Amino acid sequence: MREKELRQSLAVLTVSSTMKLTGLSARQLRYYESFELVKPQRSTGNQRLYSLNDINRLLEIKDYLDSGMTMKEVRRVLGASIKPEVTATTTSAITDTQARKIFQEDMLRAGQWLDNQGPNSLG
DNA sequence: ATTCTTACA
DNA sequence: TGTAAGCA
Repeated sequence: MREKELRQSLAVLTVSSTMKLTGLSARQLRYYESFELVKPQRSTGNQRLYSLNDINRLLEIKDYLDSGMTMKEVRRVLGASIKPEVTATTTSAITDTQARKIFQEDMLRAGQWLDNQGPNSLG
């Protein structure tokens, strides 16, 4: 199952998508990064690119933080499992640009769906 | 339009 | 944390 791990460590998610998937604000994403709780990839224009791995990590961070843990503590717990991101060069047919586009569309759809299901029209 | 960094509250 | 300004 090398493919799976490879793909989940592919950094293809934009801040916008990451916000919706994690429920965290852009401010928090950057703030956490300053504490090295997450280490998103950078692409053209110094744009942050998160991987599904980062999403899960952020979700856990959010959970720990909610448990009253400090970011320093969270780093102590998750820091050890921080592994270098794959740069998507050995992926196969699709290019990282292609993958990024596909993932973004899918994730964005998911985000919009959640948006329509949550707030209103819940009757 | 969207994100990035820096800085103030 | 949120928000504003100036830039890419």
